[in-house]
Amino acid sequence: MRFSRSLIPTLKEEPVDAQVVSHRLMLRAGMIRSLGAGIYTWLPLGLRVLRKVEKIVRQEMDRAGAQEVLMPAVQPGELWQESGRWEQYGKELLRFVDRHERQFCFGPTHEEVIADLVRREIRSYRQLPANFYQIQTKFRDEIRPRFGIMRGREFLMKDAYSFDLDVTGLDVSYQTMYAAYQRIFQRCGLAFRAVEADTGSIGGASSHEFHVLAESGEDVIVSCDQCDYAANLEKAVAGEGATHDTEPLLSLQRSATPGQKSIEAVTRFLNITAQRLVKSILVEAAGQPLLLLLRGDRELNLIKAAAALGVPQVTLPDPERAARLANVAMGYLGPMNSHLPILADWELRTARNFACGANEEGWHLQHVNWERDVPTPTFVDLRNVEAGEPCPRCAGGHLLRHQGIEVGHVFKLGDKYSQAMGVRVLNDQGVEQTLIMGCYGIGVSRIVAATIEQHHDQKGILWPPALAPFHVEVLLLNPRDNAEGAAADALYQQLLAAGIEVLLDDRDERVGVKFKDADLLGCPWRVLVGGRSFKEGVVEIQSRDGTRLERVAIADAMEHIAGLVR
RNA sequence: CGGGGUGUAGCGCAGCCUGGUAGCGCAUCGGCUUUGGGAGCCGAGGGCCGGAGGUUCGAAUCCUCUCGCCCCGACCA
Repeated sequence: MRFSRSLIPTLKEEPVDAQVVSHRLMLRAGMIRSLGAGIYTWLPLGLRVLRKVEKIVRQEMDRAGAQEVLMPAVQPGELWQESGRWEQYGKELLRFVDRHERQFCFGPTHEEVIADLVRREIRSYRQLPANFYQIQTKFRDEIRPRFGIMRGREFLMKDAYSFDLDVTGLDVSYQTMYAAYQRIFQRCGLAFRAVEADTGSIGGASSHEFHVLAESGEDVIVSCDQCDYAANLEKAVAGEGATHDTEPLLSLQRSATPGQKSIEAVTRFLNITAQRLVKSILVEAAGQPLLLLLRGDRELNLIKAAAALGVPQVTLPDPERAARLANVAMGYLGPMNSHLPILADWELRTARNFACGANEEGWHLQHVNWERDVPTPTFVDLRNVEAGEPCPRCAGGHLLRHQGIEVGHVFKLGDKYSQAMGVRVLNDQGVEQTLIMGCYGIGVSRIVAATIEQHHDQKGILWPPALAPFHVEVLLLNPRDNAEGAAADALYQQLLAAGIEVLLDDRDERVGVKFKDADLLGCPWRVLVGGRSFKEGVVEIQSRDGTRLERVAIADAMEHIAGLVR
């Protein structure tokens, strides 16, 4: 491609609205332009990268035995009513009506459509197992789109759906996809981690997420420094920590704590550690208020709470509402003599002589003990794990926390959709049997952004070779010099003929501009044709990461570059 | 959806308080010079000041309403 004939609108200035590196660099490198909140046009350079990701994904899905299809982006509302998700999905589902007033939505995912296809077309167990995938534009009307391509509303996704006769078959399909995902992210040149994940609203038995490790990641993932345990923070659990259950029971004490409402204030005022103080958090689950108890220094995990209570969602009411439901000022909530149902974090089962709110404004209690003072509640895991806690799987391991960008997700769905939508085949006994589904997503466009988050420096992008828009960029230093121009052009043609993807910067610009833009675009190799080296009959070949710089005779340049690129 | 901010040339911004010819930098176009890390000089084009109402002799500026975008909190590839 010739730079002078291409739309690669690079920006010298930092885009003010872009908050993360990938968004800034994608705008500056002329890869994308915004059309509205969370929707983007992919310009030629960006599209080349997107296509490379697609190609890798497609190859590995095909290799894993999945069959490519392309389903409609626009889906009838009826299908969603059948699965029950028309009501469940909420505002994220973009809905509209056609001229006949029939309901439609723009697909955020395709379980219904594929289930409908399979129930019509697959009749026999002999056609199983089957796995269908597509690479398609999805739309999710995100509450707050941000970070450019990382969290757009419209995005490109690969979604695959497996169908098996039983859960044993599903296990095999799942493992096959899991392995394919590892290959995909490896081939993209990404540092990533597969983690155990919460199954969330889609429901189902088991689930793993694939995260690209990057500081700007919105997700927190936890892993063990010794074994291969890794999980999303929403799901991660810690091993047993130290307990203090040998302490003698002290007698209950009421302490005045006027105006002391926060954990920090109360611990300072009473001169106790936050581990000693039990905090009581009022939440609502399915419209019912209840108290959750946690050690003072821990973070509540609402997803775990929802899972423990068996409700879809647990919410934190605003302070006024909470005070009204609890019948006591915020800051003084406690389990003793509370009229509310109580659920306590697992860690508190060995707590002794702890402090907590007295359910009376201006008072806390100390040396509280289970059974004697408060009926022993149910203990379940309710909190986020912290870095440094013991690993739940191995002896001696400790947990680390990292930031990650979720780029893939594999799910064992079970029969949730196949049951609701009647996806059945005849088994070898001639009996109808409901199929077991798995679903597997990859954020294709998000991979592009995540790659940049992981591979950039002050000057611009450093593409992993597999995803680079071009293998090599040839810089023609003096386009008005006929000899240099001819040499650059000849090299460009040779490279093209050798099947090497090359961008020729033949613009009538000063060298400084070309260097800056080449840094920004981030092709792995850069070749300088012209200037002082040209007079010596050589071209300079530089790696974008600055680790290699070679001078090669012009006549040998093509062969040499081909060797580097392969 | 709640809270905060912001819409003026392709991009980044000033002007608004205190109403009176719409400006600056970059980019674009033409010319000359320059040419190994975002050039210099000369000249030129480009604006329904987000939109609609209102106040006023007169509105980018004041008032009301609206729409877009961005940022902070609950979801997801």
